[in-house]
Amino acid sequence: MFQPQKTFLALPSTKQQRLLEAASEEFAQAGYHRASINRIVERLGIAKGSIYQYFRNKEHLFGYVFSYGIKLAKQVLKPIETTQGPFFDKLKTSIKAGIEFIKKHPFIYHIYLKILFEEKVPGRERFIQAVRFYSREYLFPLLEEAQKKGEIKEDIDLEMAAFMLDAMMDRLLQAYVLPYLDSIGIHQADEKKLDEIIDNWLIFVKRGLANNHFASER
Amino acid sequence: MFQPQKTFLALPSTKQQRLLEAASEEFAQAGYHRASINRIVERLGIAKGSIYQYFRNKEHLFGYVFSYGIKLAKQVLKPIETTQGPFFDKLKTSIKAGIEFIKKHPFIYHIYLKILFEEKVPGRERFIQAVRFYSREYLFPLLEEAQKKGEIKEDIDLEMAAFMLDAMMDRLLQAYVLPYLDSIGIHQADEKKLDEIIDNWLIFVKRGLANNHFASER
DNA sequence: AAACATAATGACCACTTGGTCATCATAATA
DNA sequence: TATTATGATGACCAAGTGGTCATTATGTTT
Repeated sequence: MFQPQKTFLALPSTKQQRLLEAASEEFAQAGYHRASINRIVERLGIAKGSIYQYFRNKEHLFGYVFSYGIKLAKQVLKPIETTQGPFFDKLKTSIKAGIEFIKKHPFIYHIYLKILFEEKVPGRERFIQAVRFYSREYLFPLLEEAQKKGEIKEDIDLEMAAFMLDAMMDRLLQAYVLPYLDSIGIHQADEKKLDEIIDNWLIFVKRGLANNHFASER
Repeated sequence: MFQPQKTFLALPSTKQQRLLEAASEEFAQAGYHRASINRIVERLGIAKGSIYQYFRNKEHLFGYVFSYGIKLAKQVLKPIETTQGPFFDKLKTSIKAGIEFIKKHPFIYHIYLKILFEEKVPGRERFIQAVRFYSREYLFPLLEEAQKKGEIKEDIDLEMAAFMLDAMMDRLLQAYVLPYLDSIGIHQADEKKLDEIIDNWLIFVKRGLANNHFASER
């Protein structure tokens, strides 16, 4: 699904990379529909026809960009998933991994933001689900495990907890990127400030989730 | 700012309303940039030139629609703000008011969603801030008051709390509207189910905010 | 009824869009 | 060197965009 043409795969990988980068940037700036093939080829200094020799059409180009994004996202999440340790440490690791991802691949993250509520974007739901495949596939098992271990209260509704954790983490990342969503000073915060904020957030979360006799603050 | 022309204001108010409705629908479906004046006038059965007799241009038309949206939002929030009672009751009232608003004005809410991350939308930030002027202007004072009254732990970072409450409420509303964001069965839930979910959420929130000797569950 | 003011109209404009395809350049094969 | 296959090219297309404006239609005053 959304395969490039053989022509593209035969290209030197540096040129493939350059094209991927240029396309990402355009989609990140404009979303799917407003993105302009004209601008992409202009930026690359290639003929318009060429891009249609590489990809069947705009859909396939976008599809390729975003499956690349999914690959990157999975690379980031895989190691966390298999990590052992306390649940709340994993939460912290996850959100920091999110920040790292954004720093490394800002265009990909912006594409995600842009298409969140955009309509008729090819493969959108698949993309959204993959980028924050936290919500059920990732967070929920972690919560279950933590509950079994007694890290989390027994009567907590894990489905609700996963939903809310996802909502909060998502917003934290958004505020890291977009100043007008930030009211806690997280926007482009440095390592130190970031740790401070996340720890502060974890206290907020723990008091809602942690067993009183298990992990209490003070 | 973003005033319609006198011509529009001279129109019979039913026609004004019809135009407002048609424009809202189009902007809700397509966001700002992809919205088409052609489709709007087609839907209304009026000539294209007419709309430019009513509004200077697309920007002003959109500006008028969204200031109308702000007016509606303020109408909903005003009464809650002045209500007396426990903080967590107010929270519940607020989110239910949010749901009611969405039910009554689905287009306006969809416009908000569509332009959240859209670029170069005239007046976007003002709109976003107004629709969920929760975050600082609304939630924070409520939290402060609640803290003074002893409803909320003294050492809670209110700024953080407001930020997270806003994030969770926002997501709840989004999931109410969009099935693919829903993992807790809130999507278009009926009154009863809704109450159940909100109460469940409040438990989650309280255990993070409520004083132990003040409001404890069981 | 005549004169004037205002509103509605839609053909038209310049521009941008995604996409096509005959043509040309390049490279590999014979 | 001659032949064949493949890649790159950009003029071109139909469709859609926001916006204009001379003209027509509709009321309102004299």
